[in-house]
Amino acid sequence: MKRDDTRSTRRRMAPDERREAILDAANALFMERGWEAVTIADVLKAADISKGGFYHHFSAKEDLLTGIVARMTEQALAAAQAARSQTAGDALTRLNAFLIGSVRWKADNAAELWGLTDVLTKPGNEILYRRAFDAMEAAVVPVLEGLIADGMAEGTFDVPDARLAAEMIVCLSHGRRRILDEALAMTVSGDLDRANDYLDARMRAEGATFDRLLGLPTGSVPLSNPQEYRRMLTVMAQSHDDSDKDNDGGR
Amino acid sequence: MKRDDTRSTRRRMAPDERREAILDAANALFMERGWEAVTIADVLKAADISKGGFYHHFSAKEDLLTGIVARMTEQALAAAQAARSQTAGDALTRLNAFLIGSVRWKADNAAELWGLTDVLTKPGNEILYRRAFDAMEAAVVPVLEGLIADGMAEGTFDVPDARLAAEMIVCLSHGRRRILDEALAMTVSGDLDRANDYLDARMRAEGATFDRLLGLPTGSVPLSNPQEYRRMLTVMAQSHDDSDKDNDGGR
DNA sequence: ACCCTACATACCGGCGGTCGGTTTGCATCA
DNA sequence: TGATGCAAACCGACCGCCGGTATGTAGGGT
Repeated sequence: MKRDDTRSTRRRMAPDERREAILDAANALFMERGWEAVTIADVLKAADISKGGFYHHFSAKEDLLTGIVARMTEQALAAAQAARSQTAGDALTRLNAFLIGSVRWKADNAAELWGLTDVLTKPGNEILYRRAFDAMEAAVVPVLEGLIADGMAEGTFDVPDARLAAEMIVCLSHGRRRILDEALAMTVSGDLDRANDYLDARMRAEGATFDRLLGLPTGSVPLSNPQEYRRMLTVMAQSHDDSDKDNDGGR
Repeated sequence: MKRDDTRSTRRRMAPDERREAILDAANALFMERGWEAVTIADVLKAADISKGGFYHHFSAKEDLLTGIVARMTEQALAAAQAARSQTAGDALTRLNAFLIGSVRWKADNAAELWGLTDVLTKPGNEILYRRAFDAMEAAVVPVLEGLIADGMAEGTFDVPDARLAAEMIVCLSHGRRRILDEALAMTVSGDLDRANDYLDARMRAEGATFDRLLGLPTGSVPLSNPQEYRRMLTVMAQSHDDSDKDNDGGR
């Protein structure tokens, strides 16, 4: 069987390189259209590789997921580790640094992050969402747990169960999505001030909840940060408008 | 086109009746094998109906999910409403009644409930899991939120944000699954006492967390209940052994 | 007698995945 | 340096099956 002469210029690549290239293409497609809507054929086209080539590197479509999530986890873990070892001081200081660091990071990457969760919460993407969140949680919970355990050892925190407290802190971000949704709706309809107040109120409530959870005096974990939120909401609203303009449906 | 004479005896049924029958069959299959592993053809066989018949009542496979989740939600909502209106007294009393009622209910239905979450957390069932949990949350959160708002009004509770507190309480049940898993492992390996202690410790910690969350003195929400947990673990271990014996894999 | 609708069957496009074959870089020789 | 062998990267036709549709039929209510 002769190879077609009209073949596009296709390099032979090192396994790792090819794997990454395929993963990149797949990742982009999934983010754009969602897990179920993207077929292997789509990935093949985007990565410019044949079916045989693809299945030489990946055992199944699910394998793409594993790879993508693994990369995400690495990133998240690295970020978390960096944040942990960055600041010195007592446990509360370090926790606050960790939290405001994560808020700042989210504000900096608001556009992509919002696009990500937007895709992840679309119907048909439950698998992606679940895996990504599980990975994130698995990366963050130990860091927080360690931080809290430190705080208990040095007497800063007073907590019934470090693991439980860590899980609850992470768990708060679940519900935050809805609040962010509502705040974004207010923003795009022009009422940025109200959106900002709404978000800030939620974050203040979260901060107060943290205080109680960790056995600290009220105000120890200040999560209020209106300027940062304002910046984040503006960026999100901007990217929202952008994605509204090219809603062709893809394919 | 003539109808096959060797047709099995098939009644013509009222739409609702048929819908329920299909839903029943599908539900059983999904619980047994998981969402992705069950094909429409399987459902057709189990419900003894043709493809045309099926698609007369349901528009797609996803529609089965919607139906099943709707039924679950109805049940959950009814149970929650019943629990809410059952007891009188101040908010704390009612909250405690609600919580121990739900524990008792879970202990009573431990076997089925465990089988359910076991299926729901299997890979390939993320969609089912997500929808079921969302529905459960949507049913329970408002009840808790109302309860907490009542408590704030009458001065029993002191909480930054009722909605947030309600979400956190529900959120705790996420992580409980893992603890239950570990406790079950201890139980089946013979160490029921240790498993019971482990579970009870977690529940005490959860109770203490509730106290803080709601601004109550420690010990106000006592979640320790070793006898009930012992009963639950025994039943779960039993059903675990049972399901181990017939692990043919289906199909 | 009519008709609406509950139901049946044949069929379709496309999906994820397989398989036998072909190319290509590279180590190993003369 | 060039010929040779070989593993692995890569190809694309093909397969089985799944969710979904099109079209035809029967049967109870009026």
